[in-house]
Amino acid sequence: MPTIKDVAKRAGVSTGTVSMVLNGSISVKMETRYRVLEVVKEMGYVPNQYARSLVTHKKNVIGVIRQKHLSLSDGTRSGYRFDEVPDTYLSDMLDDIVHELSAQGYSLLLDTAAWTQGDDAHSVPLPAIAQAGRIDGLIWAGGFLTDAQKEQLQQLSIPVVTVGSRSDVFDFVDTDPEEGMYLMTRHILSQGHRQIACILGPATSQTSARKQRGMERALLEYGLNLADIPVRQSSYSGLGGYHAMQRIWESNSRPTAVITALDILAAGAMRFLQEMHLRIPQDISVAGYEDGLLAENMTPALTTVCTHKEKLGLNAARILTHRIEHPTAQQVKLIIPPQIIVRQSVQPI
Amino acid sequence: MPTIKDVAKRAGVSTGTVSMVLNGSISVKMETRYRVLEVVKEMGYVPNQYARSLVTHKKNVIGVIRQKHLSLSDGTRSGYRFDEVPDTYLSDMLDDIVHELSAQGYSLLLDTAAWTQGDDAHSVPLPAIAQAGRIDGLIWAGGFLTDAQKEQLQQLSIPVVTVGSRSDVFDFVDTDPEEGMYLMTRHILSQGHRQIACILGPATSQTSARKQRGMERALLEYGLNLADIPVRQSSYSGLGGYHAMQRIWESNSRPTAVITALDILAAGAMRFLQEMHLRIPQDISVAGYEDGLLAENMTPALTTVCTHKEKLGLNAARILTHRIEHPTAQQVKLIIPPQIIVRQSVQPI
DNA sequence: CGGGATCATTAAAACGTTTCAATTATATTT
DNA sequence: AAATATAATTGAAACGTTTTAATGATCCCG
Repeated sequence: MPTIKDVAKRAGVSTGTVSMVLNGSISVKMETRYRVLEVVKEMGYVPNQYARSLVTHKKNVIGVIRQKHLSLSDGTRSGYRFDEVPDTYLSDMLDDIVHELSAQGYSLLLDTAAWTQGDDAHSVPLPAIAQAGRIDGLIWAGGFLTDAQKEQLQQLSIPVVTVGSRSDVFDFVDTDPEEGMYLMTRHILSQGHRQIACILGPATSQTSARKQRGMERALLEYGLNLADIPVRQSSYSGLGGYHAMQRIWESNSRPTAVITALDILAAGAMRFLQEMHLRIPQDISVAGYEDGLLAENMTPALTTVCTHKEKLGLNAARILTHRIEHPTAQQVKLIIPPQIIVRQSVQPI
Repeated sequence: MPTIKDVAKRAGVSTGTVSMVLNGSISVKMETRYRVLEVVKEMGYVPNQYARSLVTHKKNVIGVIRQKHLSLSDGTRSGYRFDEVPDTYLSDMLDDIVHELSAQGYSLLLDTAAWTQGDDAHSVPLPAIAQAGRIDGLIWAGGFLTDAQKEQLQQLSIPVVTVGSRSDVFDFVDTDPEEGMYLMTRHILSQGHRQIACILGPATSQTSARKQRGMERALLEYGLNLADIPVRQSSYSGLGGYHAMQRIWESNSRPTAVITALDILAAGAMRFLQEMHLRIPQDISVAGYEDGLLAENMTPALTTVCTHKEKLGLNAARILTHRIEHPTAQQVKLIIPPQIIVRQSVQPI
C-alpha cells in the first residue's frame, strides 16, 4: 500500500506538493499537478484517512447508535423497557442514512447501545464508537434519552441529532404519533364507527402514550370518552396483539372497529378475529400504524398511518451534516407529519 | 479531550509508561500502574484509535458492504439486476453482526455499493470504506461477485467473508436455496398435492435458479416433471406475486398448491387467490420462503422455509475475526441448512 | 539588467499513539 | 560493599498525513 512519500519520490516532488495537489490547493503548476496525478493513479495511491484525520481533526465519519432494550426476563425481542423504537425502526432508515451520508463524503460507524432491564442509566457507557474522537457527529436512534445519557452525549462535544424522539438540546427529527393517531381515530369515526376498541403498546412506551392522547382528542371531538372504550396494552408483537384482542373479546366488548398502535398488533388482532370467523372489514374494521412491509402485503391490506421513516433517515443525515458545518445555528426541530393510508381493512359501518 | 501526554504529565511519568499501562504490558510497577490508572479515570482519557492504528496497523474496524441494485427504469425497490439479496436481507443480519463484532472489540463501518443497471462491473469502484486501509476485514453482503469485483476485493489484501453468496477464494457463509426448495417441494408432495404451480424470482436471480433446481429434484423423485407444471417468474414484490398468480390462473391451471420463492410472493399470490374467493389452505395451499416478519403474522400464517438469517450474520462475524487472527487457515465454507416451518397455509389435499 | 512581485515548491513541525533500545533504579549475590 | 543481574522507566523514532514559514523560480516593469 503506497504512501504519500512513495508518490512524492516517484513524481520527483515533496510530500507537501502531493498533498496540495490532492487537496486541490490552487498554487501548484499545471505541469506538476498532472505529473503527480499521473503517479497517483499509476500507483493506486489512496490517502490514509486516519493519518489525515490526525492532523485535520476531520474524520469524515459519523456514528449511528441504536439502542436495544433487552429484557432480562425472557431475552427475546418482545420485552422492551422504553421501546420508543421498535426493532425495525432503524433498519428502515439506515439505507437512506447511508446513502445521504456517503453522498456527502461521510462513512457510517454503527453501534448498538445495549440496555438491560436491570441497568441504571448511569452505568451504561456509550458504545465505543462515540469515544475517542472517532466521529464528527452522531445520529442517535435510541429512543428517549435519559438525563444521564443526554449528559454523556453532551460531553462528547460533537453535533448530535436524535431521530425518533425529541430533545431539548439536540437537533431532532421525529414522527408525530399524537397527530397520526388523532387522524386515524377521526377517520374511523367519520366512517360511522362508534363502538371502538383500542390496542396500545406497552405501558412504558412513550410513543404509545402519545398515540393515546391523539386518540382521546379525536374521541372528544365526537363527544366520546376514552374511558368508555376498551383499551388494552400489549407488547409490540403479533402474539401480543392476538391476546389483547382476545381479552377485549372476552370482556364481551363487540366493537365495530379496532384501532391499534402498530401494524403488527393489527395483524395479531386480525388473526384472532378471523379465528372467531369474523370477516374484515365487513364485520369489523381494523386499523394499523406504521405502514411497513406487513401492511401492504397482508390480506386484507391494512389501512394504516404512514410515518414516512425514509424521510426520517434522510433528514437526520442532512441535519447532521449541516450542523457540522454550522455549529452555532439554531436548534432544528423537524416533525414529519403522518399520513393516513387507506386500504382495505377499514370500511364504513 | 486529553491526550496521552496530558496523562503522562499529570501522573509524572513518560508517555511510554502510560501506553504500557493501558496495553497491559507486564513490566510496570504496581504502584505506578495504579497512579496512572487513577489519572486516566480522573481525566476521562480515552486513547485516540486513529493515532493508535497508525502505528499498530490494527484498526479494530471491520467494513460491511451491501450491494444495492438500482434499476434505471423505475428507480423503485422492485427492479433488481442480480437480486440475490432482497433488501431486507442485510438488515436482519446486521443486528447480530454488530453484536458479535462489538463483543470482540470491533466497530462496524457500513457502506452501500450502489449498482445501476447501465454500469459495467469494472466501472463500479468499491465504496470508500474499503479503501485506504481503514478496515481490518470486510463482510460482503452484496450478492454474487463478478470477476471484476472479486479482483478488486483481493487487491485490498484484507480478509473478506461473503455472506449470502459463495466464492471460490473467500470464506463464505450461505444459505442453501436448492436444499430448502427441495425440502419444501417434497413436503408439499408428501401431503398429496400433485397439481402444483410455482412462482419464482426474476430470471436474473441466481438464488431463484438454485431454488428451481431443488424443486425439480423433488419433483423427479415423485415422478413429476418441472416442464409439466406452471412456473412463473416475478420480481420480488407483493404485486409481482399477485400478477404471477393471476397469469397462472388465467392460463387455466387449477393447482392445489402454490410454491413460491419468497414470502412476499406468497403474500401477493394469496391476495389474488382470496380475491377469487378461494380459501387458504382449504381450497389451495400456498408455501413461502424466508420466514420473515410477514410469514408468522399474516393470516393464515405461512408455511415456509426458514433460512436462519441471524445465524448468517453471527457466523460471518465470527469467521471474519477468526480469519483475521489466522490469515493462513483453510477457506471456510459454511452452509446453514434450511428448515421447513409448518404453519397454516399448507394442508394435505 | 536590476529589483520587487508573484508564483511554485520545499523542509520541518505537528497530530496522538506505540515500540524498542538505552538508561536508570532496585534487588541479589559474593 | 562492590559487582552483577534484573526490573522499571524513559527518550526518541516511527506511523502517514497536512500545514506553514521559508526558500527558490519566474515574471514584469522601469
